[in-house]
Amino acid sequence: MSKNEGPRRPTEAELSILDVIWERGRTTVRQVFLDLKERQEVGYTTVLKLMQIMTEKGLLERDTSVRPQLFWASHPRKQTQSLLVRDLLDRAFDGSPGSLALQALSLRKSSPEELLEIRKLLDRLEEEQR
Amino acid sequence: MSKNEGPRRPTEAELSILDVIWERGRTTVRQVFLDLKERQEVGYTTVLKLMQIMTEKGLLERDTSVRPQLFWASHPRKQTQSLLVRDLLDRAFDGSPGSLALQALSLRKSSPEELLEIRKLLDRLEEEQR
DNA sequence: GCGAATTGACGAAGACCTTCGTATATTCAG
DNA sequence: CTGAATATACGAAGGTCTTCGTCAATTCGC
Repeated sequence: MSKNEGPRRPTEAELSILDVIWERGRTTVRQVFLDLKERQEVGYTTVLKLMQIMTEKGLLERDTSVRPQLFWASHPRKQTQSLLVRDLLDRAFDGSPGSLALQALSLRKSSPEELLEIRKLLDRLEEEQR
Repeated sequence: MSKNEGPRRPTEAELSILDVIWERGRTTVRQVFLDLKERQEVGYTTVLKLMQIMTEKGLLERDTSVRPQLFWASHPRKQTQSLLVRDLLDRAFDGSPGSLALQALSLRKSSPEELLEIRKLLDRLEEEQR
């Protein structure tokens, strides 16, 4: 029995790396480092080390047969977001999705497209409730 | 210049304590301990120590003039939730509130009241966009 | 008042997170 | 081929989070 119980919640630094990788798809340490450096102070070996640990944890996969090695995310962005939302829901919103949604929407402006999509989702949800 | 830059994000254990305190209002370490123990394995001194640290951090306030001491939350639940949502937005949703709202709503069932409230918010938001 | 129970302060251990220096391996230009 | 640049591995330091044991202070029951 190992301690593999599905994907864990990425830490803060891990998430910023995932952000780059989700954007780029298969990519190298150097590329992640370059992208990241534009937003924050960070060293090359720091990024490397993190990506190695993330690979151990199962957050990333890599191909060691090429040089430089290629890394990619084990789980798609949506799935990880879903995990994070579920987590926040349980920890701070008493499990109430509506409450979280309200907070999110009133915090910042959304695009008209998104608002429309949410409206459609609401229609579907209310339909089910009947 | 101290490092007081407004309220910080509570950690996991801190949030579970805040949950109890938001529910109860002014309360004692023992009461928090008792409530918490129903959900998770936890020791009395552990809760005490956490609450002491949280007080130092400014997450809690306390009245030391009574015995046992009384603790209460420095910030209301909504405000902390708002902080957490903003945080998640920036870290994993590229700042898009609509995207987060969609995730939350499709994850679990919401009450009809909440759905209605969201619909009203949508109306208001779309009104503004004109 | 006195012993027992409760409360509170404190230090420290162990886990994890993050960063970085250094050593080794590989690749590339010339 | 050889030196320079790049890539990879690894260990360890410093920080925070979480838990807990211990001891002192206070309160309570009788």
